[in-house]
Amino acid sequence: MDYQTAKEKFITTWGSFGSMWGINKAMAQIHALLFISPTSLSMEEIMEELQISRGNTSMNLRQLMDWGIVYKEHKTGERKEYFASEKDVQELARQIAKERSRREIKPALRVLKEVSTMKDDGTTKTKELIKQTKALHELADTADTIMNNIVNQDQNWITKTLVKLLK
Amino acid sequence: MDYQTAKEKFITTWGSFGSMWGINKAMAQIHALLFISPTSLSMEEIMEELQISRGNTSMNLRQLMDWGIVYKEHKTGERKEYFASEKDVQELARQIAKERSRREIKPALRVLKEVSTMKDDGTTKTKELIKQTKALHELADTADTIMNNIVNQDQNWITKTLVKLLK
DNA sequence: TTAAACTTTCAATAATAATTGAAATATAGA
DNA sequence: TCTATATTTCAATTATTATTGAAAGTTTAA
Repeated sequence: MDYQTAKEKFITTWGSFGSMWGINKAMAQIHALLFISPTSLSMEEIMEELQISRGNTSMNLRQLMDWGIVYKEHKTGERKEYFASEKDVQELARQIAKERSRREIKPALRVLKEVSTMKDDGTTKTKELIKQTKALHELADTADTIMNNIVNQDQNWITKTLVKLLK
Repeated sequence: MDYQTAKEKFITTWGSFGSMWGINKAMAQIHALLFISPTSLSMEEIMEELQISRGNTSMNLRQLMDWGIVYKEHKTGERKEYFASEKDVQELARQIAKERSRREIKPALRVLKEVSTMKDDGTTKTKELIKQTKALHELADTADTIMNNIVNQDQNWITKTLVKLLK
């Protein structure tokens, strides 16, 4: 497989993989492109490479920066802005886990808490609602805790330990 | 908060939570409804409760059954089919993790493997592509392993241990 | 075997989400 | 300040995905 083919394969795959997780194709592809690029790229270069419009590029770069996984770089003597991805996968995972927790898990936990602590009126259906939402809250809370902690381990010794333990 | 409000809140929240994860609203809402229902429900009842069409209900029930988290039930002396959700959250998590791994993670791993083992032509960009996809493959593989194992623990002792260890 | 009760399928339609492109805005150097 | 260069915004458009509903298919019991 030559470079061009491999690169396109990775970018395309990453793009459709993103869609499965509620991330739009352009955003995922821009990230993929920057992730494997040895140098930072200008907006022009990104547009050209992925064949997408200026507006699209600008909006999705912003989102990637909001997620904290893409950074702006200024080259001295250059007017243009350049963009680079977080290259360390450990840090990438940490950042994504953190943001997903903040944006998605935490709000869901709040609702589960609210519903599961409603007043029990004694009916079967209320009891079931409370029981099930409580169980779900507990599970989600545990999963969130584990995820964030694993991903935040300093030198990921725990990950290595776990893998050995579980494999 | 009264039963009706709490129920609607849960179903609505679960619905939009689903959308964030590439699961359509109707599918997530049907699951939510069955998950908190003390009894199994017929298609009519689901349609009525969620105000969705017969076709939509049928298709999404099928998908939920494909995911292995909703089951058909036959009541004796009844012509209609009834549907019930997996009620045990541990089993629910196990099933979802298993399916996501099979449908999403594994195919992505295959591509990452393929790209990261391409022939190194010595150029900087090829080296970077190989290095980054290799790192991503390793991370995703580890995450997948940990996830599946944790969720598959017999009595979830390890989860409890981990929570204590990490909290 | 027939017919009623029920479920599935799928082309058409509706709803939602992504993308474009040009105008508005910002910025840095002359 | 002025101008050229670069970026952002956002209404309009296009693409994608979900939903409907009626026809076709299936099942069961008389």
